[in-house]
Amino acid sequence: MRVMTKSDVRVRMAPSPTGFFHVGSARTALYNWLFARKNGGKFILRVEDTDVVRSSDEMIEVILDGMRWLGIDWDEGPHFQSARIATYQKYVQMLLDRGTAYYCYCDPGDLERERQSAYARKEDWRYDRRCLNLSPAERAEKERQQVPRVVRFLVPDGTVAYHDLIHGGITRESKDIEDLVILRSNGRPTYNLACAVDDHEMGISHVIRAVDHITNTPKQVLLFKALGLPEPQYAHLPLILGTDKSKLSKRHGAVSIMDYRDLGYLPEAMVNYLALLGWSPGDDREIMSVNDMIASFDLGRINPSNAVFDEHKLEWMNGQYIYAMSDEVFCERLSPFLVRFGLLTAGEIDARKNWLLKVCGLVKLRLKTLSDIKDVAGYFFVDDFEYEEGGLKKHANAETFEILAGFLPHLAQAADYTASSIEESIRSYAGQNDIKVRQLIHSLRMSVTGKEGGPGLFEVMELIGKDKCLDRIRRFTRGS
RNA sequence: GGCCCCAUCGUCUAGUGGUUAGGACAUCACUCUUUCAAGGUGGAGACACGGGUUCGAGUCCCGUUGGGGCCA
Repeated sequence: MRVMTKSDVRVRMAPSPTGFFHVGSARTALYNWLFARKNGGKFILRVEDTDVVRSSDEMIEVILDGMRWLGIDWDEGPHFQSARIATYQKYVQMLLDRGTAYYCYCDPGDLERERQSAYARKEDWRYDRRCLNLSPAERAEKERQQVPRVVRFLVPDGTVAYHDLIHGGITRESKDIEDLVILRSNGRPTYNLACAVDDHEMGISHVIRAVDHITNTPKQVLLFKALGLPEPQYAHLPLILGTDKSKLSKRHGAVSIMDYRDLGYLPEAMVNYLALLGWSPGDDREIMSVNDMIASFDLGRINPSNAVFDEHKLEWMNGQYIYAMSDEVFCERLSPFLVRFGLLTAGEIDARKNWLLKVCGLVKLRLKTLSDIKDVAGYFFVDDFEYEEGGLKKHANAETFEILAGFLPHLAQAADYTASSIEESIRSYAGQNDIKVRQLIHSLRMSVTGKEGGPGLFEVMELIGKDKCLDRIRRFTRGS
């Protein structure tokens, strides 16, 4: 019998608190989470806030809320880098002691100007190690004057190589890497140092992050080697692009997970869509449950090329999820939107539950997002809806008004106002008066809902109710 | 400017040397329906280019082009 060992897979998501939860970050979180769940490992949350000046509590909350909304749970954390400054300094000191790091007294502004002017001349620029070569006297003088100093990592000669789980072998010449700053003059670590230290201290086995960090990885590998620490494995995810093929950002419109929540997307649809943006299970499945995703997830099946975020497909998928929900669940999910749009109050939602359930049953199929309810079916809830222009052209004329006016008393006599009695009323009146049924139906739909299309008219009229229907028909024929 | 990554329909993708290059979204037509939507059926639509390697290349190698990213 085999001894059960707990998985040593430990992954993390390390957002920096920018104040919103980008869909790309969400996908990174999702892939890390799927990988952890697939392998029985741990998913850790770490906040990279060493660079952030302002208090980040709310900013972190945004990310945590987004994760909760998506149903991505974490096993450890969130750990805050800002609380671990002393740890980073300890590691920096180790590098200093080993002679693989050195103090640099250069003015950051000066360096930046040198860099910019080099770029302007279309030349490359790299720090020239001038402070590494300071004489003891020069160094002593800088110290005496208390010139602000940073710590730079002394990049060793040679080639850095590592194996990326998605991209394969990545190599970089260390002559192309400048001596990076690892500790700022204010005593705070820079990204690469803090990241490497934390990945080690937190026992991270696989670093799964976006490909815009792929150029940092050789630096981190070098740091691990200089510290004599084992390196984690790496997997760099492709980027999510906007329709113009550049990295998806705020200027592309909705890019925050919470924007999509507010737009009426379902978390399960979002997760499904994001899972398939860059990864595929290897067969033709599109709609997949989270469990299916976990069962099939494989880093090796991630497509290395960047992917355009296609809102059309997301919409389609969301519609699929909406339609698959029971009326009860749909009703529950829809409720906040009804309230927000002023369609119903919370009290009315409770009081008219059965009625609302029936409305839900009729409109569910027609919504792509929950917020569509306002435009697609607002007439169930409010009287002051707009009439569609095309329909007005077809039906707002004397002939139609006459037909409707003639039908009005007939409808008023309908004994019980149910879909079937309404249908009976419409069909009999049309038959007796030599009017096409469909003509009457279309005119009625326009007058009662303001729309040219929608759910079956008889059911719609039943749910709107007799009095309101009669009022709306009168109002329409009066042209007001 | 340097370095790195990427390259199959408009978009997301399957394909791991031999396929009529498959699926999904979007799109077009038809169908169903009181209408819209959904559904069903069908159509159009891709291997960036040029060299190799090989009996044979979307698949392997090199180059070009194009796109993207990073450079406290």
